[in-house]
Parts: sequence; structure tokens; C-alpha cells
Amino acid sequence: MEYKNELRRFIQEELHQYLSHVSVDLTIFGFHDGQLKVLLLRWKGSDDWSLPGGRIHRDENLDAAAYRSLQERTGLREIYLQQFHTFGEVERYKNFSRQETAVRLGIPADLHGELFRRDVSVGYFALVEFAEVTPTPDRFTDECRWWEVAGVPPLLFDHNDMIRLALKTLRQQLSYQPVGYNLLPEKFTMPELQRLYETILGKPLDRRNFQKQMLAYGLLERLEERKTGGAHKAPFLYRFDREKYGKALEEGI
Amino acid sequence: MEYKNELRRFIQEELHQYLSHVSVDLTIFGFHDGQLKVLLLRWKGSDDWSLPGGRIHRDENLDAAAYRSLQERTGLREIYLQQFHTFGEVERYKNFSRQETAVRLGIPADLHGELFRRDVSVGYFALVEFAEVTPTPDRFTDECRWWEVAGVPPLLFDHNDMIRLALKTLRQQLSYQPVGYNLLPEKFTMPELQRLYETILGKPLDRRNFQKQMLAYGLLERLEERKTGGAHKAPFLYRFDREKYGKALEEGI
DNA sequence: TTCCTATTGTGTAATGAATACACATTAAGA
DNA sequence: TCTTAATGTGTATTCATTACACAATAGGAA
Repeated sequence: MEYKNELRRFIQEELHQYLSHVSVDLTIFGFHDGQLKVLLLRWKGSDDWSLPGGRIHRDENLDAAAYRSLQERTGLREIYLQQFHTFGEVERYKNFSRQETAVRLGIPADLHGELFRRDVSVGYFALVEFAEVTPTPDRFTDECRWWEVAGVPPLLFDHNDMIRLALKTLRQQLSYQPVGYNLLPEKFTMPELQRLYETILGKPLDRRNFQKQMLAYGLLERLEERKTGGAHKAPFLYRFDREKYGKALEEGI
Repeated sequence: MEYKNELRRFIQEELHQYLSHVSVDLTIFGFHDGQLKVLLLRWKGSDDWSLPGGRIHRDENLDAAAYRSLQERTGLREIYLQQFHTFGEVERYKNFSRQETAVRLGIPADLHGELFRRDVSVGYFALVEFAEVTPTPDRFTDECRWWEVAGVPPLLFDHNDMIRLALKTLRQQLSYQPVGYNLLPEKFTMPELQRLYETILGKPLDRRNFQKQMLAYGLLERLEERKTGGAHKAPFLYRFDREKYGKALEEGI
């Protein structure tokens, strides 16, 4: 009985003070023009940018909240999305202080307290095909567009850290998971795939060894077609074997 | 102005409904008797077990909450602790339903609604030295003790999943991070280290190749002493070079 | 005290993966 | 038609991983 009273007291008197806002934030990577890009939102009436994201609804799985956000911002479905870290520092204000952030977001002064209750954010990253995306702002933002990863400005909250960690995670995964299915068009050339890898890794790779390794994974199918229009020898087109690719994602390579 | 009103409406009317309970749950691994163990808690007046964990306080960093829990349950400080996944399914009840869980925990019926607001849990795992731990229950539990990982019973919530994923993460990390510093005593033998690796990986390793590889990492210092008392040839004692070990944890091996 | 046994200490050969590198081919443009 | 810059392909080298054998020794048995 003693215990039941303790439990009752805890639930009634203590539990509520631990309530937090939980949101998901998305680092959406795209690849275009030989550059790795990330999708950012500009807040209404300001020049401040942040990652897309949103609150998690009460009856919604965490992953579902991330998918919903992704779909709303890009129009895409069935995309590779992966949780990589949860950010729960008390002070998640890096480039701009809490006060400054509130002002920049145009939050009325009397609401600062409520808004800035403890906020925990679960970081996801996605790899999407640049050309398929229709960047769409949400109700708090004016603009949604791609930024080159290397040229991202100082963002609100700790979003620069998020992008950095997402990229680090992606780079590590490159060694034991395939990448490219959602980042490249259906049909692509070996040099295009190589440039994607080089961009993610941030270093040049040997053309011949790269091809050897990619083919050794057994996920690529070479088509009869070649890509014409370039100024030089026409490269073959490839596409991923979707089934094998999915399996490699699950089991590693 | 339109935007400010929208923002005000959102903060005042919508935001509160997204509030969640955020907790941390710990998978604390220990190594003893050639077996990998995990620390579990038994709830008061029941036979039900769960992982240790706790609420994150309003002014507390996420990592700090995990460290606090770890310290309270084990008495240890300065331990390797790592976030590995955040669990945010709406229904995190696996072996026992939500209703059943409430009954088993002895939660008064009128409080079920409040307690079972959306709960997001950030999973951490820790590697600790078995002999140094003083297992300590918390105020809701009667007993805190080690269980062999392979013999863990059906736990409350999704805690079996957590242990499974923690172990999977640990296994993967074994290939690019050193392990052992906090799981073994200060001085240990090569066979002891090997048994630790074999236990985590769940497969036998070649004794000679194992030694070669461990020494190649350059993190071990061989002492003059040997471990006597065993029935056979006395093995050398080793210890980790703490500085190099920490560096390898950061940068990988 | 001596012998036996299980375990430790060490090194080398074989295999496979990653890396370094060279030359022939070809589409577009001059 | 020729030039250019890129693509297609194969081989030698290096490095890491794996497979495997024999000498040394502490404790326990005889």
C-alpha cells in the first residue's frame, strides 16, 4: 500500500513536470550538379533557416512522424529514412541564443516560457532523388529550397550539428550499406555513381577500382543503352536490382 | 501579423497536446564467469522485470539523465555510455498489453490515462566492470540484479527489443571501436579479453589471430606480472593504455 | 619428485581484399 | 578527318585476414 501511494504521488505530482516537446528533424540529402545538397526552410518574415521537421502526434509512431514530414516537404513516398541520433541538450541554441531565437521566429514575448519548455528532437536523415522533389514550405515558413551542404549558413537551434552528424553517419554507412537508390535517377552511369560517392566521402576515388567494387556487390544491372549527349565516349547506363538492393540494405554488404 | 496569430494559436492551442513523457532506458552490460550479463529491476510486489531507466528532468541534458540513472543503479561514475536508438512506437507493449502492464505495475485505475500518455524512450547502453557494481533498486522496485543476456525473461514494455538492439549495436561497434576498458578489471589476461569478445560476438575466435590483432591496435600494455592460480601455464597480464584507448574510442580503429 | 595435461606464447604460409597503375576505345566538336 | 577528353577493361602489388603447428610451463596426479 505504501508503494501504491508512492506511485500515486509520483504520477499525480511529479510526472507532469517531466513532460517534454518531442519533435523530429530531418536532414534530407539530395544530389545534383555533382554536389550534395540538403533541404532547408526559411522562417516567415526572417532570413533564418532551419531543418524541416515537426511535432510528433500523440497517436503517431516516431518513424511515422518523420515520414509525414518528409512527404509534406518533398512530395515523396517510400523513401529511405533513418534515425541517427536524438538531441536532448537543455540548451540547443548554438548560433543564436534562446532569446534571440524567439525574437527571430516572431514568437510573442508572453509565450516564450511555454514554447521553450524542454525540447527533445529525434534526428532522421533521408536520401532522395533531387529531380523528383517539390520543395514545399510549411505553415511557419516562406521558402523551402536546396542548399549545398558545404555552404549551409548558420542555422537555428543545433541544426548545423545535426547535419554534421547525419553526414558523418552516412559516410560510415557507406562502407557496409549500399547508397544511391534514392539519390540517383532510375538509370545512371558509373561515373555518376562514383561522383555521388566522392561527394559524400569528400575525396576522390579510383575510377577502375570503384567500378570493380560496385559490380562486385552484385546490385547493379548494366543496360544495353548508353548515355549520349556528353562530349566524349558514351558511358553505359546501369540500374539497381531493387530486390537485391533492399536485401543489402537489411543485411549489409 | 497573420503569421504571428497563427503562431500564437499553435503555441496556445496545439502545442500542449504534443507533450510527451521522455525517459531514458539503460542496457547495462557486465561480464562475469564467461557470460555477458545485463542489469534488470524487479517491480515492487511483482515478478515483472524491466530495464533500469528514468525520466529526464526539465533542466537536465539527455546524456546527464542517463548517467544519473546509471550511477544510481550501479554506484559507478565515468563509465562508457552510449545512446543507440530512440523508441517511439505508440504501443510499446510487447509481452504484456498496456492494460496488463498497468495492473502488473500496480497503477491505480484512475491514473492509467495520465501515465500512459505518449512515452518516448531514448535507449543507452553501458559497459561496466561486474565486480565494481553494487546493484541498487530504485523507489519503484524491490530488486536489482544481473541476468545472463541469453536467459532474460519476457520484460515489461519493449525492453527485450532494446536489449536485442543494444547488443546488435555493440557487436557492430566491435569492429571499429575498442571494447573492454570498463568491462574488465584493471589488469587482465589475453584469454580473458578473448572470452569477452567471443561472448559479445557469440562465436569462437582463433587465439593466435586474436592476440595479433589486439596487439596491433596498440592499446595494450603487457605487464611483467603473470596471472597465477590457474591450473596451467601462467598467462601475462595486460592493461589498456588509457589515453590511447580514449583516442581510439573517438577516432575508431 | 616426476610425469602428465591443459593451456599459453609465438611464427609462418595461404588466401583474399584493397590499391596502384596502363592502354585501347569512342562520342562530340574543331 | 582529326583532336580531345572521357570511358572500358585487366594485371601486378600491397596489405589484411585467415589457417594452422610446435615449443614452453604451472598445477595436479601418480
